[in-house]
Amino acid sequence: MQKRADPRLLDAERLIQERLGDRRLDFDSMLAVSNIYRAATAVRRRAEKGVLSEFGLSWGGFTTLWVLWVWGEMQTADLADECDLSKGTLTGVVKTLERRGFVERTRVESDRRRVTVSLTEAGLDTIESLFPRFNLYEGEMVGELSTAEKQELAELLRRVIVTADAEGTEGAAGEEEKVERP
Amino acid sequence: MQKRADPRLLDAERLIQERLGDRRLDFDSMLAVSNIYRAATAVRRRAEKGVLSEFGLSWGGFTTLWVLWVWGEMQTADLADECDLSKGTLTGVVKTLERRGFVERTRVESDRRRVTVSLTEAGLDTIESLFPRFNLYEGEMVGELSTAEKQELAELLRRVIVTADAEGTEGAAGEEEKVERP
DNA sequence: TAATATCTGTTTGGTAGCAAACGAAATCGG
DNA sequence: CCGATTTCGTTTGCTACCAAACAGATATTA
Repeated sequence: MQKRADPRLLDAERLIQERLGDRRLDFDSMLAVSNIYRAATAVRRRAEKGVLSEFGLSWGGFTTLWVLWVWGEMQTADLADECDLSKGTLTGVVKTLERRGFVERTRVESDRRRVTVSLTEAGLDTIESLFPRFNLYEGEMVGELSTAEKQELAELLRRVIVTADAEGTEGAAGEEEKVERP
Repeated sequence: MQKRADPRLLDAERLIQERLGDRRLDFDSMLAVSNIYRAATAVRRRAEKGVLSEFGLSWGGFTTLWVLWVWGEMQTADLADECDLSKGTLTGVVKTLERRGFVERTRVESDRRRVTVSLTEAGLDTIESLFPRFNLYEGEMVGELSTAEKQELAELLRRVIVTADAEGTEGAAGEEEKVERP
């Protein structure tokens, strides 16, 4: 882990090692985490500028449409959960999709607090013609990787997701855990 | 705490395969790409709720501080580039950091269109005490991976980044390429 | 059944993010 | 020099995103 010039690093990464080389740092973790973030940004940006822009959709809008397509009509809370968005954010995304005519809301009669969201005809047409193209785009994004490497990548990330999503808060930043009723 | 075997991720993925199984789709690419995004979201959220919240910093704010720490005083355009943000976004982030007292702007005398940004004393103190803790946090996020796996992950992502960042636009969505002067 | 607690989606206030329009400053062409 | 063009950073208009406050509906319980 010395500051040997590793040809596999990006230029920026090499420069960082130069600048920080003296400190005792966990470079492997740092590079893994920051590359996760950079890759996600790059992939999202590319999608929004390419395929998605033709349909007037953001990444979040696409995800929502896709979830509704796969799962069918859903209640707001479940939809938010599945899309990995806060419920407040989902309200906004659905509002935009509704304005564009892709989805519609329905109050649940048996429990009038609840609202379900479902695809409209136009929304269905859109996601059905969009998804195959989006999938092609995904293939391009990881086009440099072999099938085995794609699977390896997915698996490694899966483990990171599980760790990061875990409720527990052990670690550098101490916090409270479970809260009993007051 | 010991649900080591991927609890629900795989379930969700399997359900998707069930629902979409008939279509000819590139599942390996789909899972790789969507896991990149989910991992990035999870990691960012966790950081902002944990370490970063104690310092009142967002992910973007932290990145900016960090870049200034590593690179030193920089011009706005270079800073935006290094932080992987549009220049418009950077103006906002710097504005927030300035309000918090972490950075300061300086007009360049030799070319008065330009502005440089640098850390204040407080900004320097902050990043110096924050970064080691952030690095620990990074270690936790990929704590389930061995060193070799972290490096493998970083390398696979590096190849995705290069592909996604590439200027070329060959692919499903056709666009224009280079533009000569009109 | 009436007071209270809980659950649901929405609203609010703040930051982040982008593209495109903008205005000021520098540079280029004559 | 002077006008046109280019190059800066900022502003604008929109979407997204979150946490927390909120209001309406349902559950609970005394």
